Amino acid sequence: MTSDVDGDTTELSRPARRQAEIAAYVVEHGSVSANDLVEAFGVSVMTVHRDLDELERQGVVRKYRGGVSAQPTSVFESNVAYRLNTAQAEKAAIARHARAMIEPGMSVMLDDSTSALALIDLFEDITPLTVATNFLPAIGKLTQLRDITLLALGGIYSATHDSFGGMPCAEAVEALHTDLLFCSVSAVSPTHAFHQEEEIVLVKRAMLRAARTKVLLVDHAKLQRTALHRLAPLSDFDVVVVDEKTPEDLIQPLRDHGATVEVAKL
Amino acid sequence: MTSDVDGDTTELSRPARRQAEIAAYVVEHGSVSANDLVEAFGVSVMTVHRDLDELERQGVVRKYRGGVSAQPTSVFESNVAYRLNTAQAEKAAIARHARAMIEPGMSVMLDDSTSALALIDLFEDITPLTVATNFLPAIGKLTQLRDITLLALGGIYSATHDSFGGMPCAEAVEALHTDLLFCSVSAVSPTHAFHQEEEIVLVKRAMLRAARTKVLLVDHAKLQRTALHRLAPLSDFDVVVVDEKTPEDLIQPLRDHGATVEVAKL
DNA sequence: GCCTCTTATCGCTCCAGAGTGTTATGTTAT
DNA sequence: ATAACATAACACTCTGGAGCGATAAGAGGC
Repeated sequence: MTSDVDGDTTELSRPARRQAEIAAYVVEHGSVSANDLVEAFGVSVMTVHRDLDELERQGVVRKYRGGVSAQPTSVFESNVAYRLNTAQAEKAAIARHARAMIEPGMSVMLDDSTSALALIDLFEDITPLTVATNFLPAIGKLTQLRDITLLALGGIYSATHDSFGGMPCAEAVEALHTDLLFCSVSAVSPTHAFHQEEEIVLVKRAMLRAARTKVLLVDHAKLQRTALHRLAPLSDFDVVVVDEKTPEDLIQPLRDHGATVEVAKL
Repeated sequence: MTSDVDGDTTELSRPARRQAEIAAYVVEHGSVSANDLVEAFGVSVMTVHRDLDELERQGVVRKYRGGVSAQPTSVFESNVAYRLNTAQAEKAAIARHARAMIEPGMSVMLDDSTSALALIDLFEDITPLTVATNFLPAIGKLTQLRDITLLALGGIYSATHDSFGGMPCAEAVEALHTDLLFCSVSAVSPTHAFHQEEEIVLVKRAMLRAARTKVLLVDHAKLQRTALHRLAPLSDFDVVVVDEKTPEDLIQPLRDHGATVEVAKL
């Protein structure tokens, strides 16, 4: 991620992709030297260092003389560049499905998820719209659209997520009440939604309190994963949207526990 | 302004400059047709329309079938693209002067002024720093810097200013207290600072309450102008920084009324 | 219905800036 | 001191996308 604010939903620039790969490599090996990476990726030392600087800025690795070491895995998984790589087609399908829930004139809240980004690309024809978000790439996109009232949710900037968070953000959220909330999480069990990071959970919880209809966007990869912090029971969401590739035997348990699950057609 | 978030402090792209010129042209003539502009600027109809769309998005003109009409002058004067054109060298000098007031570790608040943008370019060597701002181009720049804690002040997005405002923003400001505030206004009399727009005044007033040391950045053009709303007496500011091109006989009255005026060397 | 104005779509040009390597200089361990 | 590592500075390439116009399709006035 070279942090383009009106970022492209789908494709990653070459260096960004390499940085994501390097991050994965470092996470896997725990700790490697710059020269290792030079060999593994076939680029110059200088470029490796530049990539590592960027990854360090994002909090994914820690540099020390002679190499780098990985930070807790949770950080890596939260990394925007990494997430952008994942399940793009599915996210687009989920976005199309979610779009149908929005009517002109509504107020919509979006969290700092790549699924939300995909959704914004479909806003053009549902105007006017009021949109609140704490996600910088989303803000960048929304400023370019007409007939959208953009309500930016400020807060402390996190380079890892490319979004704003912390108490200031939670307070900004609490001052609102929107018709809709679209949000995503890093893991979903049959009964609950989970996320790795405490502060993110704080903001998302605030968002859940601040919307009338709450929609959880889940691509199938999320269903087989787990994460540290329990965000909320699935019953807190009015709808859970999953993609078509989700195995039926993963969907049924959610329904058994009372969740309203909708499947987005590709 | 094609709204680049990590916008260049100094230079304007060709279309952005032309758009600013078209805006001026429209403001002067009150109301013109697309074809008039085709002749006046030597570009195709299509391009004229695209420019006008952008200007309308920014709230500077109103399109109707057959032409465009100007909006209140205040909007034009607030227009970011227009402001970026003005007094670039002076702003750089003022920024260098302001920079000397900042020590590593401080917390700094910046308003949505182009002077603030110039200041950010000098932050690299004064880290660590906590910076709060509601100005989107500033936010874009700051996210790229290391060792800066960025506190984005959210609110309702204004395409004219490319910044966030309104009550949500004022509330976000009120939750803070910073060591320093650098801000600018559109006009300065010997006794007071002025601004054209009510809502902007609201946010700036909140900022004034939320900082210990308040610095007003003024290039000399501001001293010969007036604006509708009285923002605050100059005595509310701890320092007023003006550029070297400011005539002495404009500075003296400020001092006579008790302001601490410092002159930035080019 | 006709004419005028507006918008959509496509393709062309062109250039700023991303991306990278090389070489030179700085820094830190031992 | 010296070798290994890190950064700074510079120069080169190359592409992605901004910017613009021509043409065609669409919308609105009269």
